[in-house]
Amino acid sequence: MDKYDLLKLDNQLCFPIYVCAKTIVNKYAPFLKEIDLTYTQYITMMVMWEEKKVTSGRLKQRLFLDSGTLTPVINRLVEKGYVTKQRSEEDGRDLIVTLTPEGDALKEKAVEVPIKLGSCIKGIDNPAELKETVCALMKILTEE
Amino acid sequence: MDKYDLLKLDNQLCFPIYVCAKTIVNKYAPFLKEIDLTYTQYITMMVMWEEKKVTSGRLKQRLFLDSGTLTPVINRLVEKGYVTKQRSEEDGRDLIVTLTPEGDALKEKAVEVPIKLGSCIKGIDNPAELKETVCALMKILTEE
DNA sequence: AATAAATAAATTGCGCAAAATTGATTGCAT
DNA sequence: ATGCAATCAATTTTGCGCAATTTATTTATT
Repeated sequence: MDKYDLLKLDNQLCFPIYVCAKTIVNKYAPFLKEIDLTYTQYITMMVMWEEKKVTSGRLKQRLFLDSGTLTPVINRLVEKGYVTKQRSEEDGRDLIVTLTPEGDALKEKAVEVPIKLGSCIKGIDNPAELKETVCALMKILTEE
Repeated sequence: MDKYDLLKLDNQLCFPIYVCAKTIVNKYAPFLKEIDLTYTQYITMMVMWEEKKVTSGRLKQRLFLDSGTLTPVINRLVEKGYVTKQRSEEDGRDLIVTLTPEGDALKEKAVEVPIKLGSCIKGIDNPAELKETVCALMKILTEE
């Protein structure tokens, strides 16, 4: 055990998480391509399907993204006709994002995505436990 | 349990992994900034500190990156004087990347990075077990 | 030897991702 | 009422990350 062991790739916790995240996002890509969404657009639409109408701030909070990422994502979803943007009447600084009927209809196609992905990750023994572990880690990392 | 539950953000496995990865990389950022490296440059240097001299193909294999990402990363490390590039004599298609003395010296400062990060992730109960879990997941996702 | 196939890095194009800056709007304290 | 700090989204800049294409080199086939 020399003093540089902490610098070995195999001894990192972050690196495998980083590789896992990229790999899973890549596994989504072909299925998302069928409905012409990127992964970031997809998770944004997930919030929209749940909440129908949200502020940009709410999206940032739920997706852990900042406006530099979110503004262009929302703009692309507007171009595709899935959401609309408008300023809040109560507070002109707030942006209100609203799901359109076209956006809501996309849900019918999107529902196939997690089903198709399921067969890609068949190798995982206990997905529920894994998810709990990861969510616990996320909580530790993001609160503070 | 309706048919759209699979589309809820809270029911995803990928999303928390994706957030964890970004969050940890962000926690590295201030410490890496002190030694003027990005995260990708840092993991590339990790391989260089271990192997001293590698082909670009070997880097791609270890880091799970493609040439579109790796070529500019290597070029920046060359600019900083930490590595040199040269073509292989045996096979002119191969690029050989070699650690310079300056690059090796950087290891002395870099060794502080994982130590400093340690206090950022104090909240994790069983890091060793977590690492095993994540590495097992990485294996499942990347082999195939 | 000539040509085709394979393999490797480099380039291009697009979309994140985050820090830093800008500019508009709000609300509070004089 | 007026100025000032806080709070937003939007913009800018830099750097991944990857698919698709291009270019250079090597290997295999005729």
